[in-house]
Amino acid sequence: MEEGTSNSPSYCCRTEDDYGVLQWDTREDCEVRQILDRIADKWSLLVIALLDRHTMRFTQLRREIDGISQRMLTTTLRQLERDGLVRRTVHPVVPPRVDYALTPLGGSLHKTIQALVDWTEEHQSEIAAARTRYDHEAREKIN
Amino acid sequence: MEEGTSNSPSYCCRTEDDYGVLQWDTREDCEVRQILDRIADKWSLLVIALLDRHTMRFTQLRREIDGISQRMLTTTLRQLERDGLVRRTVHPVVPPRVDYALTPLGGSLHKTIQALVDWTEEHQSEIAAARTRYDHEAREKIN
DNA sequence: CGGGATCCGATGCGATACTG
DNA sequence: CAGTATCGCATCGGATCCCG
Repeated sequence: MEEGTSNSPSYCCRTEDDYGVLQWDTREDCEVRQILDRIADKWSLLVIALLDRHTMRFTQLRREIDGISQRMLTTTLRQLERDGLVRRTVHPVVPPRVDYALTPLGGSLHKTIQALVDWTEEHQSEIAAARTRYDHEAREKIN
Repeated sequence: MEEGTSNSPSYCCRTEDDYGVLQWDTREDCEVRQILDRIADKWSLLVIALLDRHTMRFTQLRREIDGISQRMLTTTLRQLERDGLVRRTVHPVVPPRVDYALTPLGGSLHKTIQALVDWTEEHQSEIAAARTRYDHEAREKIN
């Protein structure tokens, strides 16, 4: 395909039209877009990446994710639990003990998340170089 | 591995320690974290997903991404261009014509982005079900 | 058409204090 | 330990106007 035409796919949900051709649903309130916003969230991504095969406690997660506030960790974990990606286990002991782990659904998501993290690690030097080049050229245009 | 210990991996950059064991860099200002924040951004994700094999013009992108403002599209495209993921081509014609396309680097990222979108499409019903269940149980606890 | 500049409101998010 | 609740600001991002 060369250049996009008026009936080219647009974001975000792919559906088939009457002729069986893949089209995209452009609605902003599309469910897939909402889920993507949640998953591609700054903190959610890190939590899911971290929980791989680990059962972790609240404070432990907080220590591992530098810069996250207690409030945001709570919020993020609740949303992930609501979405069925994380399982929260409360142990009736004193002091309280709460464990977090990926559900099977969360585990399947972890694979693609990890692929994204891996890609970033592999290409970080290229991106850094591109940024340096861009900033350099931008500076030249001023002078 | 059972439960995380004090030397379990923590976010975000994996590096090897003196013994060659994979460790994670926990610094908040870690480069990988910054890149992830940029890529996993709401609009960046959509732009990259859309630009697959397409060369698209500004207005076209704007139409396809429902809900994006002109300002955010400009900002997003500039950042992606700076990161070397998108190539911006200005045609010296009147009226002006500017094309956007993925660079090879952006193309390699597209694969993992698309995997994330695909995952979301495949599992959206499971997530919707989990949300309904969660909200239902939360409502019961109140009563 | 493809933006840049400015204004300004929503809300994301941190800091702090309190609790079972 | 693992939260909840409240406050307050700072950043994100939309609306609008202007321009080559």
